[in-house]
Order: sequence, then structure tokens, then C-alpha cells
Amino acid sequence: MSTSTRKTKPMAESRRESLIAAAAALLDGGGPAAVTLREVGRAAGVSHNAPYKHFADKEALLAAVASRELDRMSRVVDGEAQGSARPDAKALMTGYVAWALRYPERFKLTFGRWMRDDPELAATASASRSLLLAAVQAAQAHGELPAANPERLAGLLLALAHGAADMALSGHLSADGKGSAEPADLVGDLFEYLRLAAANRP
Amino acid sequence: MSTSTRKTKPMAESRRESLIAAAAALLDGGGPAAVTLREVGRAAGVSHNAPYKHFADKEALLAAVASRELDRMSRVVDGEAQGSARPDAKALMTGYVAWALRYPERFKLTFGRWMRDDPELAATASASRSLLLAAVQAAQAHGELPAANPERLAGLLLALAHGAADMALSGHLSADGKGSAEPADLVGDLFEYLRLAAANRP
DNA sequence: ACCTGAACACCGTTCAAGT
DNA sequence: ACCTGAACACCGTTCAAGT
Repeated sequence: MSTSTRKTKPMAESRRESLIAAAAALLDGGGPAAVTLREVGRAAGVSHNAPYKHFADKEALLAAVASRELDRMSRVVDGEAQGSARPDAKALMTGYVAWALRYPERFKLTFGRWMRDDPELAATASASRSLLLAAVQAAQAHGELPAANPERLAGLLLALAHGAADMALSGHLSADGKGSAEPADLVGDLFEYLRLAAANRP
Repeated sequence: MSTSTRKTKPMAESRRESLIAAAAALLDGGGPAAVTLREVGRAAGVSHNAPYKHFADKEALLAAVASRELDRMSRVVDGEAQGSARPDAKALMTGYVAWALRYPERFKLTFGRWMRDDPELAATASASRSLLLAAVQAAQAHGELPAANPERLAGLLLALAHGAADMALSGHLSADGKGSAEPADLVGDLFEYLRLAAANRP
């Protein structure tokens, strides 16, 4: 109840989180190469190997960054898509690509590979996936998406959003800048085609 | 004409290419972290800094690996898709994802970012893109793809193929393994939906 | 329980020197 | 023109030692 007891435990947590925040800031600023344990320690005001008291190694620290980021993105994007009565699949996908374009380095880190089997991260990913699945099924019920396997349809949507964002970030999408489109445009195109396909096979 | 004159110039080229081959082999074996100039030199039978006589720095060597790989993939995939009378867009995309799944590390390197403005690499990419565009337009003429902007349609196809391959490699596609699909299945799904959409709006 | 400073092995890059 | 060996600055990780 006293202020001292309130501070002891959170202190360790804040130190740990300040290390994660420092790593994320360095990642945003200069890419993965800029994230060195020495710089992380300096930014957090500790020695270059203090992180080892909170994380097994550098990859564990990066996994924590990815976990925090996936959690934040889910909160924002899922929150936006749940604004109306039923979850909006298109809003989920456009929110996803917008987040990817806004935080390119975190996006690449988070989805670059399955980080160490982090149960917390897996839980967040699973919840987000469930929401997308519900949105897909709702859209199918309204005839806006074809009546196919919803999991597979969700995979199609995710793959396009992910690929459009990734190619845009690496410059492969707007090669000539001529007939090219933004990732959000491609997401819109796909939903329109799927709506037409659903209308054709009712 | 003599054997000695025949050897001098190609020698330098073979040395350069043996360095590229060594780097590619190390990349395949252990990912980007395994590609160190010291290991590259050892595998090529030279000192750890001999590569600097052929490449400006490590990134230039990696760019050469990416350039060689893009050229090889284009040759194989484009060749397969040109087997019949008109280029086959679906064959191009399935060939693309098959190559990505077969050489994951090279795929990530080649498409991870636009490498240093390599004119050779840009030319290969441009030629490959032109072939895809021709295939898309041929399919549109046959009513198999919607009559939209062909460049934008090509972007949609590429984004899906790229995203499906990338997510499969990082394990994000078959999360539960339940209703998940292989990247080639998603490519097939997309072409089927596009065919239905084209049939709906003739 | 958490942190520090020294130390080790490794890496990319540079440089003087060789042929 | 191409290569070598030594050297430099940097990094991830370990460890003995402190509180």
C-alpha cells in the first residue's frame, strides 16, 4: 500500500520495458543494424550488458519488441475494425497495411519470422486471427465474399495485404510509377473482385 | 588464341563468380548471419579481404548474389511460362512461389530491399515484369482476367504471390494447420476468383 | 536480484606491403 | 591488377566481482 512497495516491483518492469522501448526506437531510427546491446544500454542508462539480466540474449530482446508491437497493432487495428456492429474485414486489412507502412522496421521484424515460441505473442496473433475470421464469415453471410472456406479466404486476404505492404516497402510495387498502385488500392481491388465473384456464384 | 591468353581475363571473372557462389552457398546454409567475408574468402581459397578487390563492400557482394539469383529465376520461371503459344500468367506466379519456397534465403535477400541501383538487376526485373504484363493482357483478351488496368492487375498478382510465399516461409500462413493452404493454392484461388469476376462484368 | 567492468572471440574495413 | 597479413573499431557474450 505504501509508495515504496508500489515501486519495487514496477521498477523492474519499467527497466525491462525501457530496454524494449530503447530497442524499438533504435530499430525505427536505423534499422536492425542500429540495434546493438551497447546502444540499447546507453539509451536506457545502464551498462552494455545489463540487458542480459532481463533477456536471455539479443534475439530475446527483439522478440519482446515484436511481441509489444504485435500487441499494439492488434489493439489499434482490431479496435478500428470493431467500431461498427460487425467486424469489418476490409478495415482490418487496410489498417494492417497502414500500420506496416507507418512502422516499416517493426513490421519487418514482427513478421520476418516466427520469433522464439513466445506464448504471449502466439496468443495475440491467435486472437487477431479469430477476429479476421469472424469478419470474413460476416461478410460471407452478407454476400460480399464468396462462400468458400473462411480460413482459406482469410489466408488469401492476409497474403495480399502482407505482400502489398512488403513490396511497397522494398520498392518492388511502384517500379515505374506508371500504372502502379498503393497497397491500400490493391486491397480495395481484391475486395471488389471477390464481391463480383461472390455475386457470380451465389 | 593461345591457352594463356584465353585464361587471363576469364580468370578474374571466375574468381569473382566463385566469390558470389561461395556467398550464395553460405547464405543457403546458414542464413545472412553465416555470410561473413572471412568464410567467403575461405570457401573461395583466398584471404578474408580479397573480396574487396572485386566488390566495394559486403553489401555489394550481396547485391551481386541477388542479381545472379534474379537472373536465374527469371530464366527458369519465364522459360516455363513461355512454353505454350502465349505466356501463362498463372504459371509465372506458381513458378515464382515455387522458387521462393525452394530457395528461401535467396528469395528474402533478393526481394528484401532494392539492392544498390544495379542497372543489370533493374534490367532483368523490368524484362520479367514485361512478360508478366503480356501474360496478363493475353488472359484479359481471353476473358480469364477482368478488363482492368493490366499494370495494376499485375501488381495484385505479384503482391499475392509474394505475400503468400513470404508468410509461408515465416510460418504465418499455416498457423493452426487447419484450414490453411499452400501458397500455390492461394494463387490458384485468386485466379479462380478473378475469372469469376471477369465473367460477371464482361 | 540486479548491475558493472574487464575480457574473449568474432566481424567489417583499412592500410602498408608484396607480386 | 590482384592479393596478403597486421591492425583498428565494433559487436555479442561470458565472467568475476560488487550491492
